[in-house]
Amino acid sequence: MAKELTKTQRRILDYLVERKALNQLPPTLADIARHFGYKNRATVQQHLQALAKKNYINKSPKLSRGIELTIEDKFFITRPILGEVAAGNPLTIYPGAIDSIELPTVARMPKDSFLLRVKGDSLIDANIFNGDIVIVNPNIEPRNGQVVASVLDDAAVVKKFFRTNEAIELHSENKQYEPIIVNPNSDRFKLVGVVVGIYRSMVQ
Amino acid sequence: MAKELTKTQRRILDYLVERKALNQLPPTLADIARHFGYKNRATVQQHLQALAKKNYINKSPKLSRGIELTIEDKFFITRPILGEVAAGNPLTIYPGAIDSIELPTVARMPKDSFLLRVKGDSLIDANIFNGDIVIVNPNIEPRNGQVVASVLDDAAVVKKFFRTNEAIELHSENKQYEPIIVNPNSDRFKLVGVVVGIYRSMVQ
DNA sequence: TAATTTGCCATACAAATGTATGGTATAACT
DNA sequence: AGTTATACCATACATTTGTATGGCAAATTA
Repeated sequence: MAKELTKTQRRILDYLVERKALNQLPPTLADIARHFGYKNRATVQQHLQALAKKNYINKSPKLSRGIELTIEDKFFITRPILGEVAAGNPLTIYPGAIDSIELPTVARMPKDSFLLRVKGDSLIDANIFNGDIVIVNPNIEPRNGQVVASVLDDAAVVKKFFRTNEAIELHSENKQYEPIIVNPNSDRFKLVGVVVGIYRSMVQ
Repeated sequence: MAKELTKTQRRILDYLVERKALNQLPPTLADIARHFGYKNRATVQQHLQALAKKNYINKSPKLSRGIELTIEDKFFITRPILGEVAAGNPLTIYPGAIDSIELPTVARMPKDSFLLRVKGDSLIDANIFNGDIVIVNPNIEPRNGQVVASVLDDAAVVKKFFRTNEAIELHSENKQYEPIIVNPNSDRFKLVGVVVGIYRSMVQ
């Protein structure tokens, strides 16, 4: 089902994913050609046909920018890098690091927020369950007691945030778990954002 | 800042929001013209210029589908909450809204659905908690396994729905609880609708 | 060796697209 | 009365866009 991609096809797919992750319009063939330095749209055309044939994208014929990604869950697999947050870029958490959170590149979010799909049951103690969508805003300063998403030792965690004088404490909803105490400057710890909401679809 | 919109401008803006909410591509001028029955793209062109002038959209010149909504914060669409679901109490759906909440547009809310706020912990076994907003669609036929909101003996319950030959079974998520078996024609039981999603705000 | 796949180019074309310009009609305000 | 804003239409035009077709070189596979 998931047929192999060539290097070029992979690069183009990555570009499509990036556009979607950055909440931009899907590119036109010309956009893609320009981005990769192709002199020609026909080249792109052929790569897109290959991607469509291998079922990584859907093309709506004749429709400008009619490229749809079919591979929500394949999004993360080949994205390199552990927990790197570049400005303007989506957070990418390599799924091999931990099976807790994936970054779906769901479009149409408020500009400064993004979504994480919760995978696994590690967040049950925060009343957040497998498959839930958490809405994360990376641009607001967390206040004590708010739920934050963060990367701790390359694992994504969603916990309640408390700042003390010299440390940051991450509490579980569930009192059984001991709070995690980290140095805010530590390499172990990286704050991703404040969880402003969760959404769960109940049908399909 | 937020200048007044005319009726037509409002209708067009609503259409743009709808497209965005439904996660579709921004429309072309021709799309919009078609949708509203205009014979002409120039008409749309002028309405868009008006919307841009009043700062409701940003247009990227010459760019196909280059319509951006500037009202990202209105992106959370305000929907009325029509009632509360609480154990032991009859479900009351007030004629007027008791409250309203801003739903993220990721939370797909079909037009005919309504919102209920969950009160109390009676629905914990369905992973739904005090304060959560459930999105209920009264106009779809529940399929087996879907979560439904219903009124049973004047108490509102949210449970998994199963229809057998002669009865309706309401299962808890939690296997500890015995299924409730009711006669579909019984006065005890009234189906309210299918829970299509839940939303929980985590801040404020 | 022959056949196929991959990656790119060039050219061509119909349709779509954004935009400019000018026109008509109605209503509201000055 | 004149002006302005609104709402539509028609026409025109340069680009953009998706697509089809054919060609070529290199790598891979049969």
